[in-house]
Amino acid sequence: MPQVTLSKRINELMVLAVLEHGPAHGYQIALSVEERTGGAFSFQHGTLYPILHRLEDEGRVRGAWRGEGRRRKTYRITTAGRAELQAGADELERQFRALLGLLRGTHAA
Amino acid sequence: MPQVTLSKRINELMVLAVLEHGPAHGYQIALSVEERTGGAFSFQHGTLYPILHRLEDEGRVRGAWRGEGRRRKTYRITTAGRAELQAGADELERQFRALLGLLRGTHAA
DNA sequence: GAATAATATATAGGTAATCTTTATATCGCA
DNA sequence: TGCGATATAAAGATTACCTATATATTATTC
Repeated sequence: MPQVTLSKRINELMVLAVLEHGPAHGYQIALSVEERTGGAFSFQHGTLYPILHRLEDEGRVRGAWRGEGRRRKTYRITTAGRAELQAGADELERQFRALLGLLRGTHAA
Repeated sequence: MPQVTLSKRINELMVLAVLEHGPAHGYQIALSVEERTGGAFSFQHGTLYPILHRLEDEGRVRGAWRGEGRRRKTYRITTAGRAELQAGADELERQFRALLGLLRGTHAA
């Protein structure tokens, strides 16, 4: 059984959460995460784009190139991605509560 | 500016939190984390011991070998470690709230 | 008394994710 | 026309975690 790690999952969930709000391309997603977390989280583009490619390969988002001029790839969340966002957020919240309980010394029942 | 990552920091803070409760050796720390997070978090010992060594090198915990028989290294949290636990827990809680706000679509003010 | 399981620590080596850097290209503004 | 912002991609370095192994003691069970 692997140890619980959060970063990878968190990054993916943040991307899905932004797309749940509406379609966006990579650059917009990065800005949106920073803005909507009050600067608490951010993406280096060297991190973000591989994540988008991974999510697309696995069918959790769908990307489409936008026609003329500057190349932009607009991503949409899929049904599978939406389901994962829901489940992932629930699981993450459960873990956070357990973690904060430990850190605060008030481990809940 | 590096992207915000949580795992490394979380692992260290969990160790410090257990030691804030009282001195313990590595094996006890691993058990305690699992028990006090209801199984939500666990340590592989290949992960835990390097973390303990790092924390000791950096003065956030102090380790002492317990004399005869089975070798055991008992760790205590230092003043510096205690300060970091406090600050780290505050920071982490702030990040969690921001993250959950994003994931839930209810980004707070 | 011998075998086995649990306790206890350590480290080497592989994998995977992130970070840094670089490359490419368009658009708006001065 | 040059610069900064927008936009995507990928190569290479770093780092952390996971797996596996090694070693040794104590307790249990047969």
